[in-house]
Amino acid sequence: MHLFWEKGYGSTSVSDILKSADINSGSLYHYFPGKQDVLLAVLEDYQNGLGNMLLNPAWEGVTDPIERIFRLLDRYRRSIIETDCTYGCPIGSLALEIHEPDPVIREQLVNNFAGWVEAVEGCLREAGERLPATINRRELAQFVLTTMEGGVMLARTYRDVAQFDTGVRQLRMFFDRLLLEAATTSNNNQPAGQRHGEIS
Amino acid sequence: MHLFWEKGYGSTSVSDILKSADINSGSLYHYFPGKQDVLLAVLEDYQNGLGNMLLNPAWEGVTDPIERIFRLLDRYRRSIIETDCTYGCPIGSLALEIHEPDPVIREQLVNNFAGWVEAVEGCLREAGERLPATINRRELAQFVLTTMEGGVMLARTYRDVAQFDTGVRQLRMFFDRLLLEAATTSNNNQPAGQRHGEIS
DNA sequence: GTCTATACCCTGATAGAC
DNA sequence: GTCTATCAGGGTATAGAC
Repeated sequence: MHLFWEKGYGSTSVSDILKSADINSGSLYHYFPGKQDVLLAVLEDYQNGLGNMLLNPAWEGVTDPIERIFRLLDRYRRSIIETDCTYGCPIGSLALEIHEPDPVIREQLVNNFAGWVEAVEGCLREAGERLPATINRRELAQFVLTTMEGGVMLARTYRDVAQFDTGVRQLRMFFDRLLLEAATTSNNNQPAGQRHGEIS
Repeated sequence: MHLFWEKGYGSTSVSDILKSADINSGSLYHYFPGKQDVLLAVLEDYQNGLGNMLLNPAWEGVTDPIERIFRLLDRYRRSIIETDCTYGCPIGSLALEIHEPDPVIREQLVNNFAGWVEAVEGCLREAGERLPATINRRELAQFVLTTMEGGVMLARTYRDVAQFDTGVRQLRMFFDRLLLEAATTSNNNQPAGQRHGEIS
């Protein structure tokens, strides 16, 4: 997992894996038919670890669903900093590196993206009427993903977190306007006592 | 250029290039010190062709600066369709594929991104007071780039243009709100005769 | 400037003893 | 199940005739 993330799939040789795991060729090929199956196992691990490795740490002590989304993005920001701006989303990097992926690999990439989007979509649904009813929660969640992936890509290319921060800041502006819009509409249509959607 | 775009840098062998160009090894190495220098020349070509190959065709017959931005995005949509959803932005793909790029390569990647962003920034500046004064034009332009890159990545992974369309649709919603906001503010502060920023 | 032939290295994967 | 040794193939780059 670490090698694929750090060097990419193509640039990681089987012998790299053997050295890193301190095993011999025979052992690896006893458990895996080939290199690609190692990648598949790594992708499955990523998916299984989505909650424990990513979401839970990011959301610890944060209950506001909108804030949770930006905490998640901040998690990536920290990864960018910690890697001196060489961080790449493991899934996104693999998705772009592997030009003609085996169907089973592509399926796992999709599953990983889908799990991420669903988690964000859950936050948006939890936010309920704080967002305009006209906004499609699934699509907005996906938009958060594209912002993250694009920001990570630019930050690494420029070797500068500011590129990532810019994307997040623009996304925040979008959210601010959506929240304001919903709050205003709510003002007009509902008794004051039932209003939600105050903007932080 | 075509091979790097279609198969990626690492998966394109020098002999692939030789076959595709119908030349022999000696000829290539007479002009280029090595494979990496071919990549560098390709990146320079992309940058030099930004206007003629991408912007001019996308903007032909379109004068509205905001619409130009979405025409540019639509250009990518067409590329996605034409490639059966295997399209990848050549620059973005290379940026993510090459994990430890030579500084001169990375510089060229940055230049390409920067040129793209500057073009969009030009549109935003041309839009003038149709956008809120508080919005940073450069940062918003960069946000358009992240939307494009993220959308292209997802569309290819899912093999579905809808993933790209979703991103563009969300971006459009953001723009709609910015345009409305500027128009409303303009209403309050300016005589009616000077107003701009009608929303299409 | 272009040709052919090839050096040299590393790749993923395998064979068969233990 | 793990070991060592090795295979066949393709990688980039070079040499030297023409």
